[in-house]
Amino acid sequence: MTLPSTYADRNCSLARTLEVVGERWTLLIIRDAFFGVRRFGDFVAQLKIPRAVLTSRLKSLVQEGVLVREDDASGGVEYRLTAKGEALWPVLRALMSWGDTFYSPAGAKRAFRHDEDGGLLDHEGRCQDCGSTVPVPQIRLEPGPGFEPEGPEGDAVSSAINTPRRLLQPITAPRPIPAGRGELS
Amino acid sequence: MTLPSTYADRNCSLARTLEVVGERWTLLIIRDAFFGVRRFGDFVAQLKIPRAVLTSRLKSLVQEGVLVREDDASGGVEYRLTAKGEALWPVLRALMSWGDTFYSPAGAKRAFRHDEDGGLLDHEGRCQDCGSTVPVPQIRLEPGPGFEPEGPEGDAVSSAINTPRRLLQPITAPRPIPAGRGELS
DNA sequence: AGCAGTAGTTCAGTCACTGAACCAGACATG
DNA sequence: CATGTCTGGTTCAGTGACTGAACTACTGCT
Repeated sequence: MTLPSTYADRNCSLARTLEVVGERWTLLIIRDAFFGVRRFGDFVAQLKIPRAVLTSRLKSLVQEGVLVREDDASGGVEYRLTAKGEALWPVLRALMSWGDTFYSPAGAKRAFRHDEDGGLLDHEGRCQDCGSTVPVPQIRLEPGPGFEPEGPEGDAVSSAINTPRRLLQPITAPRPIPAGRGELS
Repeated sequence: MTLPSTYADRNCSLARTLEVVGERWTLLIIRDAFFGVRRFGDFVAQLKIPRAVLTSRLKSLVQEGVLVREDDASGGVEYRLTAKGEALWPVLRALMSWGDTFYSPAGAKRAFRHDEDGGLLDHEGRCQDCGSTVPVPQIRLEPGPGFEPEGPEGDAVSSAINTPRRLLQPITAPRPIPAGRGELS
């Protein structure tokens, strides 16, 4: 967003935060990261974001410590949320919740559950069964009542995202597996 | 933000929400609205936003039902949050809270209290005294421990914002009062 | 060598934002 | 009525950001 970098109001943490996550695409990238997307190509496929923009956003998110970039076992590159990045979960939850409330008459497009006991989470992220605030890695994501199934052409990454699974759990798109890649022959 | 208007992922309420509040400046305008700013000129002065951009953002926020535009008693124009706009408070709180956590080592730049009983609000917006989730109009805003006072040149609108007061309470910048404007002679 | 997959870079075209100047209506004053 | 001020805008040239498509570079397989 780069409001002129010398914020008009340096007493506003909102402006400071928007410097980091307020640019176009940035929060969608972070959302995908929560949903398990880790690879450059998967972000491109899932978001249809121009590659140059993705490069730039990933770079600045890494610089800000929201993501880490690391080489994975198979020689590829992975982008993962740091603790600082995971701390953005309440932001995403609030944004999604507002959108569900005002733009999804049939109900939330995605539901979140406490994976340990199956309890639904309220919009403050609390488990309605056990009452605790559920840590991000224990949240299970699944299609909600307002979910609209897409055409049958869904790509691998999308359908992985739309299947019940825990947040942060890496999406393993069908990709040559380095160790045992011969299992299909 | 206008992601190509046909969202890559129409099942994401996040994308839908960002269509409405994701553009540059928009959330800062809404923050100011929560803090009591209502007039075109005050937004310009407080945010140092280009007037053309402000015009465009106000127009689309009104169109989306986040703000209402109405003529006030003295013939001026006022922009006010609707209920839909007030529902964005958790979003702002989450963004500010994240910024405070990671970019304000001396503590939150602004503190929020339950004006009825003086209790501090936690980052979920609950009063630590009475335990209730405090409705927006009952929240009192005041400088927090991380607040950095500005130079003495602070304009009227800023100093009003930085003085303890309730959210949504209109800022009355020193402005010719239609009835008795002669008080300075 | 040839091929495919991944993670980028480059580049022309378009669009949005910036900052400063200008405009118009309402009201007041002389 | 002419003048000035306040407010809420609009206009416009210059700059920067985003878009989409093509291209590059590195890796590993066959």
